[in-house]
Amino acid sequence: MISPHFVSGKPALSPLELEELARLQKELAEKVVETPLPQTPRFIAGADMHLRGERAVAVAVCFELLSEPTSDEATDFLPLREVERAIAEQKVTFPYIPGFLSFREAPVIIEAVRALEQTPDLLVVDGQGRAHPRRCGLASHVGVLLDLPTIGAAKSRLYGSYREPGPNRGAWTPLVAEEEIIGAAVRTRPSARPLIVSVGHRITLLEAIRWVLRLSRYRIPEPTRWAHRYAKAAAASKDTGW
DNA sequence: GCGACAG
DNA sequence: ATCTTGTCGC
Repeated sequence: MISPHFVSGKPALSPLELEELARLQKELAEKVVETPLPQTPRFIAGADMHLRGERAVAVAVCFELLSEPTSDEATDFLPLREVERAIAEQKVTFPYIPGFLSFREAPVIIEAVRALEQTPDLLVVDGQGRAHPRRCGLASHVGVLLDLPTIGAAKSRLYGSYREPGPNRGAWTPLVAEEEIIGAAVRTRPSARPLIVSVGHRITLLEAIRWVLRLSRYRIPEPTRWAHRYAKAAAASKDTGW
């Protein structure tokens, strides 16, 4: 006899359970603080998770900024030096449900970031921050629980609408939902799809946009680009160390 | 009822 | 995201 909550071996969530989780997201969203960074960040980290069957491997990579922005508005790429890497591994149980990604990815990602010896001044996460139906995407979820300045830099849009930004690097347009600017579509690389940038926690949208540009040589910002590469490699290899 | 839908 | 090679376009 198959329980209605188990379809093809995968646990499904009841509408009531999802409502409860949605309430939790709204509570977390109220804790998101949108204020300027206290100072130019020196240590900047990126975190990402990779799946290998049931195994979830998350990597946090911390970089040191080798030069500071020449001005507040400057968006040129700034050189970075990798200083540390941390890994975490967990068994994933929560299914992927659009709008509820954080319940699947946040636990391992948080564990990886906590494993860093050097606490970063800024964290970049591959996913939405406030650009979410309840203003609590993965980056905000992680940012609030870790209480770190965090940016959400997603490869595609989950919620809201935007006009296509101009073709040049640095061009951006606001992402709007419910009469509110919840993020921005940012051209990090000429003629490449824009990145969806939003406030995760303890940063302003304008700062988030500028930092994403300063951290991007290619379409994906270096911190998450490397976190993704390392997580993929770690998930592929048998053991946890490297 | 019909799409849309982070990773 | 994952299962997967080479290939076309900027």
